[in-house]
Amino acid sequence: MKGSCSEKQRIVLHVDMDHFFSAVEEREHPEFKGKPVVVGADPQKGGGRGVVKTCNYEAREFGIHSGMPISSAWRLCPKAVYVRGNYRLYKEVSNRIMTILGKYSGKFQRWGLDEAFLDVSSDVQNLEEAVELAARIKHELLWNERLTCSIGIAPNKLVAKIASDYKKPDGLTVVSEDSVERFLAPLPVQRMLWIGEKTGRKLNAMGIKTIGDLASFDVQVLIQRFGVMGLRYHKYARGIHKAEVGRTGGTRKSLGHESTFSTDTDDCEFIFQRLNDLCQGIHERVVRHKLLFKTVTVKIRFQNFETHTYGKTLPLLTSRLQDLQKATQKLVQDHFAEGNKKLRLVGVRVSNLKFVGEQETL
DNA sequence: TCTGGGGTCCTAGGACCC
DNA sequence: TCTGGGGTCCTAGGACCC
Repeated sequence: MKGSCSEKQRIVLHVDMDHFFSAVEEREHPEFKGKPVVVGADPQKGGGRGVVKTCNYEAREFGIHSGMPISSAWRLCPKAVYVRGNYRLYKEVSNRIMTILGKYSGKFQRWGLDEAFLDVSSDVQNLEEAVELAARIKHELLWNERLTCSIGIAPNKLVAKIASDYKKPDGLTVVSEDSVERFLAPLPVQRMLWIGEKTGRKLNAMGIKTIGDLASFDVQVLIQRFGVMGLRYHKYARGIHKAEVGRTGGTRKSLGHESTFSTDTDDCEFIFQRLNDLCQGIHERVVRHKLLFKTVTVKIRFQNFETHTYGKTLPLLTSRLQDLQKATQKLVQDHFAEGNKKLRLVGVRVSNLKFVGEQETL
């Protein structure tokens, strides 16, 4: 029913840079042009342990995609250009892009290095003007940064995000309010935001293959099966999502580092050395951001990928390296002994953060 | 095929307080 | 002597996002 809602129709843009990291690499290295480019872990001639972060469309032709083990990528295309990635550069480029995007609307929200939402409801009169604005954004990004993006335009963030993914690269997809359900219905349910592999498989097993299937499914059964999330999935499937485009990024809730060993190990001295390095990195960031923390959590992953986290909340807020190291060591000692299964990864994270502004931290 | 590293949010049980 | 219900914090695990 149109006209039944008195609220002004929102117009939200989602801007998604096309294969951002590898696009920056291509731009910086003209000699990569036309070749498959893979950004990610060191493939070590097929023996590397990490994953692919991004790759360009030439690499995708070989079946390579982000998240894939780097060893598999190597098998599919050993001739590709493999780079570790220059994250400082990506961050700089990202900052310039976000500055450009921020000019187009006061209601702006960065999402990762290469995505952003813009609420342009107050900046344009209708969808046609929104399309013109999107075209101007694309043009400015290409002109200034020589990078392309894909843009989705829709009545809310959820649908805009799915729309930007609909046509890539260099795409522009518009979904008007009355076409939201028609647009979503035929898409596989896994394309819905917040429905990943696990939930997607459970839904498939219930006979739900498309977002349309989910939208018409008995909501009570979904609630029984997934709790409050079931209700949300049902709303999302009908394109209902009220979240505002945030002005600021919000405050940080936690901060951590983790590291995978190049070979699995049970050498305690080696493990504690790595933990200390992680603690030092975290401590530097804590001090730089003028934070105090109260909770320390360690993560250990065994050879067989079995993963545990153990945390301890300290009696007082602190930013001291020795407090972090002591808590970390205690937690790991309590849950890991030499001669046990070998470890693949260790991680440290601090949470329960407090910003202390100008105050001096020791 | 063999699975990174940065995060956020949700659940669920238990402790503890009023 | 036996009993309640709400609220908050802590801990561990899991799913999901980029």
